[in-house]
Amino acid sequence: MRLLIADDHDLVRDAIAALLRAGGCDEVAVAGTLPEALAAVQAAGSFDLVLLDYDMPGMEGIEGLIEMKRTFPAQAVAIISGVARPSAAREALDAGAIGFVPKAMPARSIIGAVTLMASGSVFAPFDFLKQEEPPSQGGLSARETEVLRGICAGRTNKEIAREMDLQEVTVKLHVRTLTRKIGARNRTHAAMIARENGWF
Amino acid sequence: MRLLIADDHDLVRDAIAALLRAGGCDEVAVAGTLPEALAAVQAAGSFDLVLLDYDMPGMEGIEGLIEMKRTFPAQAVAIISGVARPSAAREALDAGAIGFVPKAMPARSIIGAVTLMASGSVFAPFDFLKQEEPPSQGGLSARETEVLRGICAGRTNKEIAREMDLQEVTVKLHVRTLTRKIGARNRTHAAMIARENGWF
DNA sequence: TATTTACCTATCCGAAGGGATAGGATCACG
DNA sequence: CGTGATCCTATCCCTTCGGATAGGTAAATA
Repeated sequence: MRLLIADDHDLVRDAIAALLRAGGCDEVAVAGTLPEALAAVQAAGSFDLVLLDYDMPGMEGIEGLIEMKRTFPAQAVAIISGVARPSAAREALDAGAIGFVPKAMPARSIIGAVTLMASGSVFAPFDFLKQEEPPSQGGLSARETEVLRGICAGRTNKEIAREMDLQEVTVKLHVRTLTRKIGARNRTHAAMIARENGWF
Repeated sequence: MRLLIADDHDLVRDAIAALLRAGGCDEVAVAGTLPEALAAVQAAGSFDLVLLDYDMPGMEGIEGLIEMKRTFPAQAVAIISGVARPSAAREALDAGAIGFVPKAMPARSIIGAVTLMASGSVFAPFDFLKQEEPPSQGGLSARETEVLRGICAGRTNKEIAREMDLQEVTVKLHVRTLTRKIGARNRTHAAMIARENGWF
């Protein structure tokens, strides 16, 4: 079995690579960035499986996966991550990933997961995916979440209103209610809270 | 050599543990949280070295290290981290850590680093420590940095002025210049930029 | 000494944020 | 069918922010 594992932390990457080699993977190549990973696939022709870290130079979340699937549509690619939320996993699978491996997964499961994905089956821990998002965002409604996303991008109420096709007053209402809900003092504080909890 | 490695990501933790075992460590215990690590030290009496992840339930940055050193003053404790900045490493060493291991370190260096620390020598990669903070904050002055810290806490200009013993107008001046310097559209954007770069 | 840099204060202004209150529309659920 | 939740709009009001402009001090430096 021929693998490529890409993670920007040398220690973590090489440790997992060693674990896979010990588990019976014939060839485990490594990369530290998305461009390196792309070059490695180009050079090798293809791998049985490519593991991409969700937080790595060049990835920008799910964008890196999309880029790799666009460049090498037939390549089996999985995402590995320590911080991503269930929604990110679902997005990755929707974008064509063959699997999603949380770093919190037991080490003894990795060999099985990798073998499964290399053979063409989709792998994703059920108990991870079934975690719902709502509780993680303090019970914000869909609109409020959208507005909060705009706040985090540093946009003004007027700009948010334009892009959501709403009146500015409506945005202000959402801002007021959402800051109350999450216990923020103002929009800046709300943005920081959203950040700290990794909502976006 | 008897080690304890604590990291909340099972996969990473066990992979590194396997790497260390392969490197000749007789006994490598593991823990997934700070309380677990404390309990493990309590149960074992002591280890030649304890590796604590900087981002782990119960750690709160450097606080977890301080707690362990307070509970077991004689225990050699090192910090391992994937995201921490040089200043955090210096703080850790000041707080009594026997070393600081960035996860970006080459895997082949870990055995040597661990052996070194277990034998009582302080270990910290020189090229990591020597990275200076100033350039990371876009050339902000001391006052501007203080104001930015206040913004990130969600405080208003008036509140920042009070706690810094300044006039509100002065704070506004600093806000204006610092947002320009870091290329932010407004205070909220500035706070997000500071967060993304891990300035606080 | 002159210049630069960081720092502090002031006034004035328009734009944006934050809050109260009130009302209407839609949809799901009991 | 009523009730509640969510969402949208509206009008007033006051606070805060962001910016322009115009000063001043102190310390380091050329």
